[in-house]
Amino acid sequence: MSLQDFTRDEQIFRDESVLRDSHTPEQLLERDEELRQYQNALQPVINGAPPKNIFLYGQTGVGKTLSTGLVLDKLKQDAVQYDDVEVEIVNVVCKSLTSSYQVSVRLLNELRPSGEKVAKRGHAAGDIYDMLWDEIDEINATHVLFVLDEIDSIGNDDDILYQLPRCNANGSVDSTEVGVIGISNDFKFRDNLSARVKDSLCDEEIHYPPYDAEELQTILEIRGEKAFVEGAIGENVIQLCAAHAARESGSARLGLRILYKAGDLAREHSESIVEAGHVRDAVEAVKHSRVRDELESLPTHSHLALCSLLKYAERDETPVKRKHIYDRYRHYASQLDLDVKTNRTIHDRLSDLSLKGFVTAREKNEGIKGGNYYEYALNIDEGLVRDVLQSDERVSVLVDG
DNA sequence: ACTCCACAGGAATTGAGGGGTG
DNA sequence: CACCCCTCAATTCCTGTGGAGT
Repeated sequence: MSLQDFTRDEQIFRDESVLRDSHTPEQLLERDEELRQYQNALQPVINGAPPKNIFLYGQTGVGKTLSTGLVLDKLKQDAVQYDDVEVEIVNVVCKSLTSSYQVSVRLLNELRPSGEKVAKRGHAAGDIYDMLWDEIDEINATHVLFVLDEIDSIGNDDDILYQLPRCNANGSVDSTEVGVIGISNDFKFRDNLSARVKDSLCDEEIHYPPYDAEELQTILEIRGEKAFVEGAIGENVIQLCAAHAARESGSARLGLRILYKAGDLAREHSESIVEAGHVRDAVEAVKHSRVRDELESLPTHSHLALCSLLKYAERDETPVKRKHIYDRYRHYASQLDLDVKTNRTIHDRLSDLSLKGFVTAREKNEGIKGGNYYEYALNIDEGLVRDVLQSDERVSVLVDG
């Protein structure tokens, strides 16, 4: 076949990078109150006093990380004029760090020059802390602020959040004042913290509520203006994006993604104006790709369980008892020559799928002759599941047959 | 009111994997 | 080399649970 000519697109975007996740705007809209609180909480640093510990919570895409960047930049900048205050910021994204141990290793390595990094495993927890305190003492500043973004990923193991804020008080560190800024996407995380941590960490709490439709509209308008050429945004497009993002999660990131995708679709069809129809398609596409990514990243045995459920769904036999799903799963696993995991494990996998919204679980109880059990059914498009399973090399054999 | 089915799901344990120090 | 440390999934163990049947 002969290739199509490359031609310059109908100009829709002026600068599409403004809509990408990686873009950092230089101002944060609709968050004046939170920024004011934030600055206020950091005031002691400028006064030369020990910093307060700050805890930020709110869902993804509501401006927590961005405001941290802005406020701390300003703090550093303004501290310059005072000779007796020097602020050092240590920023760590704790995503995928699942224990206090891992976080402390990360912090330590962040402070150490390359070549002197410490291994992720093998040391005793206490040794890591000792090394960390030494390293903090060495820092050439009066204040150091540790920003622990997405700290909720450490779950219940919150020892580091106890140790770090009180390393000054117990004399482990004395030449540098230490402050901790914790950022969490998960509101429940704060409640699950142990009492001793709540005591020390939560001097100051700043809550970031989801954006409402109106706020999102303002944000999208300003970004849209920069991203698109004049007149490329059709009627109601911004409102639709904002309304959808507000309904779904109140996340600015989601709104921007939808807007970007809508523009992308318009461009794909060589149209010069983004219309409401593009937004509708964009919403579907964004949702679809999110589900797909998550599905693909599941472990093989979850795929097998899903495959088992899919077979029942294809024959209209859902909802189906977990026991039956397991029986079929066992059959599949041995057919593929994989170790057959226990009932309990698959049970956990199914709960996980249900938690993520890919399947629905319904509790049934037939008393003395049936007892209490769960029935599962698919909650997403069969075609999508089949598609994803086919892309898993090991499982694909089962799907076609 | 009481029994009892058939699980659900929390907690503790195990064991392989990747790594440290002296 | 001997001995210790952290991690993570999987497994084993065990208590909890809601309502049909009696």
